[in-house]
Amino acid sequence: MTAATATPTAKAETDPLGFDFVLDRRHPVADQIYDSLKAAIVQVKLLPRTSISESRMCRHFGVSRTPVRAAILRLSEEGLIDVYPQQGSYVAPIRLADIHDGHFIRKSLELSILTEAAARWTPEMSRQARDIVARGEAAIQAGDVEAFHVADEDFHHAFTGFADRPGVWPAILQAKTRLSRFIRLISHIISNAERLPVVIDEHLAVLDALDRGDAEEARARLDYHLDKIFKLFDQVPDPYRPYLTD
Amino acid sequence: MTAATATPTAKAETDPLGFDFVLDRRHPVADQIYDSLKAAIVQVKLLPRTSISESRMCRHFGVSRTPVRAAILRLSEEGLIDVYPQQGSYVAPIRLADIHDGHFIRKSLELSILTEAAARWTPEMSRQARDIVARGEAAIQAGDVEAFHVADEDFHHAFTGFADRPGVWPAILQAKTRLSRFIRLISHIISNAERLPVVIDEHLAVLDALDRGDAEEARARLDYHLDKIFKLFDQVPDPYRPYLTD
DNA sequence: ACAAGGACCCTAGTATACAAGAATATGTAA
DNA sequence: TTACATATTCTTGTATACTAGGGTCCTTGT
Repeated sequence: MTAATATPTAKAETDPLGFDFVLDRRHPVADQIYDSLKAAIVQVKLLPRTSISESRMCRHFGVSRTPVRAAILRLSEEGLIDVYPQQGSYVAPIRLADIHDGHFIRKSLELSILTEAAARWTPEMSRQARDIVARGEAAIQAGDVEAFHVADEDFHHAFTGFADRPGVWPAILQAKTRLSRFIRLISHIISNAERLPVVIDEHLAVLDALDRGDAEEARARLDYHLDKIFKLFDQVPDPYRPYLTD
Repeated sequence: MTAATATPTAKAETDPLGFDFVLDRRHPVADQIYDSLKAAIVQVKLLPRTSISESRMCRHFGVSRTPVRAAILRLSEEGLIDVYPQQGSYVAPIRLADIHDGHFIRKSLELSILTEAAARWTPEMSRQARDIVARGEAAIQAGDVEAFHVADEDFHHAFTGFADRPGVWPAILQAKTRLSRFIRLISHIISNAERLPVVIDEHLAVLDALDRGDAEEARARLDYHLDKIFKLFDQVPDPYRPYLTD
């Protein structure tokens, strides 16, 4: 995300916000702060309703308010931060309506993409997709949850390439981001050991159907896979309900 | 868009940019500039590849660079403005890839919405939709192209309400914005007298199918209606080609 | 004439200072 | 103790100054 390989000119002080960062003044600072904040929010390292004071962020990152404001502005448009003028900015609560809408959008787009991908499916595509699934399995074995999420995203991303619609991915990603925080929150709470391998199986089921040339079955499998998110609702313990809202 | 009814505290000087504005200092200036610029770009009053110098915009709007930058930042994320650091910012060209992607996204989402709306279709919905179509017809009679576009957008907007998915509309709108500039450019060139009434007929065809309870026919009608944009490609005269790109 | 170098002006990115509204704390009077 | 008025201190919004890089054009040297 941030340019970890570059020479850092500023380093985190003690970290009261729960996420670290490395600034590289050779690249636009606003972008790096945006990436850093977004990652922290999506991974629920910054909890919903957490105050995001511009001045505190300045001290935290060691920069002026200008790039911090630019980052917050971008995040507020994505619905990840709520800005109340003259009052404060806060990490947006995880809205159930957002989850429903994001799910609807994602499902509609991914199913459309899948249909086009199925129409031009090749063994090479199958090989690439299975490689990605294998990476996800390896991540589970290694206990690297973050790597698993990356592989999961890559899997869904790959189909936009297969369908020759790369420009559609950003729209899917935007919808998915709304769901991601909820999934990450669950991951913080519930054992991944039982949930993650199921994801792998469902991914493989889609690929198997595609390899058999059964597009309709593939659609049904993906539909089932995506709908599973709603089963997670029941698993949110009461202490975490305050992070959610209608 | 801007608060036209409020007491203006700043007014346009001579207008070299081709669009006017009224600033109301009681509301956030950045938002007003964003609205003003976006409207000018979408309506192709600001032509693609037009230079958007921050300092010129400052003088134009009579404000400092800060709110202008905020507006440009937002527009750059929507793909309406391209920012080249240390070089300049320009109204983005109308990219063919954007049109294809925007069309794909819009079609997928609107068809999904239509399916859900059809499942809960009521005479009241039909009445509301036909009222909107009537507004579009009246706009054509009055020669008010802008009012027609508003009614057209309202028509498509209404279905997200019928499907009880209001949160999906912003996503559709975002995809539609990419197409809008192309359609507006066409509107500047080609006679609307023959094209606009066809739109009305196609809208009514969708409603007729829904009233008959034929959801599949309604989907086919909407699909046909949305695909029509590609027929406009052939109608772009050569002198306007420079505004388009791959 | 032509090429290399430099001064200058343009651009966007960043830092800092100021303004205005909202919440809270505090002090005072009943 | 309670109610109200006020002052302080937060917050974000805006204005201005400064930095650094890119482009142009003019000058200068060959």
